[in-house]
Amino acid sequence: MTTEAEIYKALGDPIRLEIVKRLSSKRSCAIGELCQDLGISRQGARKQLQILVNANIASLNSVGRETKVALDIKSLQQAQRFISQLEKVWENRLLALKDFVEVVR
Amino acid sequence: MTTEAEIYKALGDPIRLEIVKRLSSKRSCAIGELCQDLGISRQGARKQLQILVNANIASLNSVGRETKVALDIKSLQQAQRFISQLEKVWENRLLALKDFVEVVR
DNA sequence: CAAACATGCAACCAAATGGTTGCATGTTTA
DNA sequence: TAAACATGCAACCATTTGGTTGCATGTTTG
Repeated sequence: MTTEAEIYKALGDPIRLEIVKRLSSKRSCAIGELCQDLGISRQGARKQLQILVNANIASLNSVGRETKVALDIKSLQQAQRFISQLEKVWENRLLALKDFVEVVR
Repeated sequence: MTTEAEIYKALGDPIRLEIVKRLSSKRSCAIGELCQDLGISRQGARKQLQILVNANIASLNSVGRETKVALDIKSLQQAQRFISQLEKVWENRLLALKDFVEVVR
């Protein structure tokens, strides 16, 4: 399992977020290509990628001398559920406040 | 401004996430109460709270000798938008795959 | 087969993080 | 007013993080 905090932590770095964005527009991609032009070394980027894999946000699949990377949507859905719950709570409060204001005036 | 990565980073710690959960069920709360029973010292928890404040996830308001904490929904909405975009991309892919499978068989 | 390619693994390092303690300061309350 | 309360600030520490480099290994390709 992956905890909510682990998922957010994995997304909480500009380079890792960039990797996720690239993956989201590429479906599947070799590590080498994915890790190019991120401003850090290949091995540095590879370590960041591994963090996404550990958080179940990306998954790896070895094909010949390449390793393909793909996005794993389950964790992201889990993260979104949490945030939208918070939003719902907030929305209810705003509605409650609006009611209150209308009663008072 | 707060970058996406900063928001996720702020949510990416179990104690900070617990603080956010408490805030979401309490509307507004004094620092002291909010930081109780988190398993770390008051000052430790206060530092974690400050990280949420810096990420514009929580806001502070001083009243007498207390400081009230409240949730700030804007950043959370921003975070959610990003995740739901990713989900949308994924959903489209699944649909495309389904079409493909149906054509082939 | 040799060279080029795609990648992995490990050691290393500076900086950031997550926590602590001690003490100072303003605010209620008995 | 003195004690209790709510909080802030700063120094300090161990661990994690984010990055590097060097080298090893399996895979294509000319």
